[in-house]
Amino acid sequence: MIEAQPSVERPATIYDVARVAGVSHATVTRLLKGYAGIRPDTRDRVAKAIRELGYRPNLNARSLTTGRSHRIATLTHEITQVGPNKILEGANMAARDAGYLLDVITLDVHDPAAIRESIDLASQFDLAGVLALSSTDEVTNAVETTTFRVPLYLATGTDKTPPDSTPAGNGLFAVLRHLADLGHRDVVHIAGPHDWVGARNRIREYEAAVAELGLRSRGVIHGDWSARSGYEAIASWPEELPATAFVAANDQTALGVILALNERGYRVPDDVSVTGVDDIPEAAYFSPPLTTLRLDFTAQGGDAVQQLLARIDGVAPPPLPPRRSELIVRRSTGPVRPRV
Amino acid sequence: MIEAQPSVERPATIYDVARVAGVSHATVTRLLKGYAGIRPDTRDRVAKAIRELGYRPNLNARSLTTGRSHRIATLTHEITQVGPNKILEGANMAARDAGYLLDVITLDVHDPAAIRESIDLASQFDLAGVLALSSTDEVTNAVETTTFRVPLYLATGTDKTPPDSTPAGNGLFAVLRHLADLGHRDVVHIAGPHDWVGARNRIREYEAAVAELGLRSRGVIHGDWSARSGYEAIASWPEELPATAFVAANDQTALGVILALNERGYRVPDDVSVTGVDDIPEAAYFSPPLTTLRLDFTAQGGDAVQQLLARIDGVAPPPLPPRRSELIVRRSTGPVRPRV
DNA sequence: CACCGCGATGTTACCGGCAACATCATGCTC
DNA sequence: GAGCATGATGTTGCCGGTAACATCGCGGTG
Repeated sequence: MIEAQPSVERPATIYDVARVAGVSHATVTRLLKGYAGIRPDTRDRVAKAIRELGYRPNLNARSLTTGRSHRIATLTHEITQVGPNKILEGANMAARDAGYLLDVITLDVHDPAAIRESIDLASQFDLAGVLALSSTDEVTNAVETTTFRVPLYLATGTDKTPPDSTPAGNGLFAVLRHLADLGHRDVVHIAGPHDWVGARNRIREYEAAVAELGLRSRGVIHGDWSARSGYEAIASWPEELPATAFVAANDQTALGVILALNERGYRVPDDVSVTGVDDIPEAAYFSPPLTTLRLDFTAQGGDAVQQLLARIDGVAPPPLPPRRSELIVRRSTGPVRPRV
Repeated sequence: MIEAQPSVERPATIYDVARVAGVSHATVTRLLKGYAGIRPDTRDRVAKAIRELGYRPNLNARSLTTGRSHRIATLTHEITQVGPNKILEGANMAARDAGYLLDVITLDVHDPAAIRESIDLASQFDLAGVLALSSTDEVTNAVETTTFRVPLYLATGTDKTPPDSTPAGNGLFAVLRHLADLGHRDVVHIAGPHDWVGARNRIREYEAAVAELGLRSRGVIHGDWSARSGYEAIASWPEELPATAFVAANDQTALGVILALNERGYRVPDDVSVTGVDDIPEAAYFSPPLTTLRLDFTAQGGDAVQQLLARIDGVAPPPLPPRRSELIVRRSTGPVRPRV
């Protein structure tokens, strides 16, 4: 279970390399920086020395002089949630590809003091930039009121789409059209927390789609993304359920909705339909398997890193690709039929 | 969605502080290091200057001289899995409490070359230590064959418990005793991948418990922790199911098992019982809610950091606390009854 | 053949801390 | 009251890089 590791000899520096190669350390630096004007034989000697000594630049020392590091502090939170988690994973990959390392700082959303403290800690390090992956207003707020000395990219919302780039038929619209196609007219939305940008966006999408498709919204209930909140939304509904379709803001919530519906004697999808958002791996194995909207969080994380890197390099940021989503139809939705 | 941030003035250094306070920079350092022999009035002046300038030590420069940094590279993988994810979260918190930052490096378990590359990248940075949270043999292997120049702590297995510290009644034993109490005799284990230490441990626990409780194991099927693998294990069972209880290696697998059982016409828990491990938040909202074994991954992550920190500081590592687990009984298990 | 220009390489200073050593002003001893 | 130990603070060099500037040697030119 435990492996100790004897500390071996100190790592080689450019001075070691220079000595072995019989040149000055500046020549070593030049080679490392890709300077062209080095004579081939000199170049070879230095390259050989680097190889022999297993030289690795000390990135710490480098960033001390250049004032630029290759670390990106990533502020995130709720990484047990699928969205933030996958976004982070995507960001991690994109950063690594660019030779950057992510310092992941997980914030406690509900503790503003802790958020400050974490941001403070991060700013002591020599950072190339700060990537704030904020999904909630509190965090967004904390970030916006902080002055960083380095480039910052604040990505808010787990699925915020600029209105103009949301083709009808994308996002929740696809879900509601699917339900409308099945004959549903009365729908309920079990939303996420109101302080999550993503939750508000989904509500907007939901309401826009309802209006456009001529459906009737029988309620928007705020949950907290959890299965529990989905369960309670349905279980505590005071009277008979007014809708035949329940649009949950994410898959976990949908899971809770299904359980509560079962307990109230409704069969899914025979009596009512339920949909989720995210397409978590488990969604295909719910009972019944869940109709849901697949989002590409990983790409979002990668995009965010690209934006930040552009900012760090002082170049024009690449255009944000449109968010793609895909309706996955499974067995939790079915044609509406007269209530018994 | 996007917030630019103008680069403001450069951060203050000890020299700035010294100038403002009218002392030498060494005095500033002394204050920072908690040196006692500074005259109160001098101390006050320096402290005041630090406050006014908003001075923050440049940790990069510090570690360049001390040769010690406050970064820990954390090698992990599959962070979408609940176990690794929560372990990481716990490690993160423990590290932050100790003033360390984690560089999280997510490895692709199935790509040895990428593992090497990632480890290589990490070793360019000035690290205080390496925390390898490895759950699979491939990663363990890659780590073990790498020479780090810094302290390493390799934590293998998501729930490996030294045999002597596993009181009977803990771990899967509790699950199987629960099933035995309900009258079950024939059980099947849907295990994790064979190259995960944690999966092998659970198999051992399962087999030991079966033997001790006088049950009969009707099979151990290797899955891959996913709901899909649980589903397929049951769906593809060639003949009539030989058992009345199915012990899944984790909750996701159990979810798939339940769906497959439903589809084969078995009702849970009326006809057969199903159990999981982990107690993911959703488990309480499966249909039916899942009887499972709750593990404290967060604590495991924290413990791992403690072990590494002890190593970094060159002191004796604190004893590893025993792993706690707790049986959570819900509605996926019930008394055995004669098959119809 | 002395001079100039330029390419190749060496020298030096600096980034922001830390620590060893130097210095200076006390107060105490004898 | 001189000598000295001691406490408080200043000076210097170094960590491992980078970059500006200096130098050196060579070939071409008038």
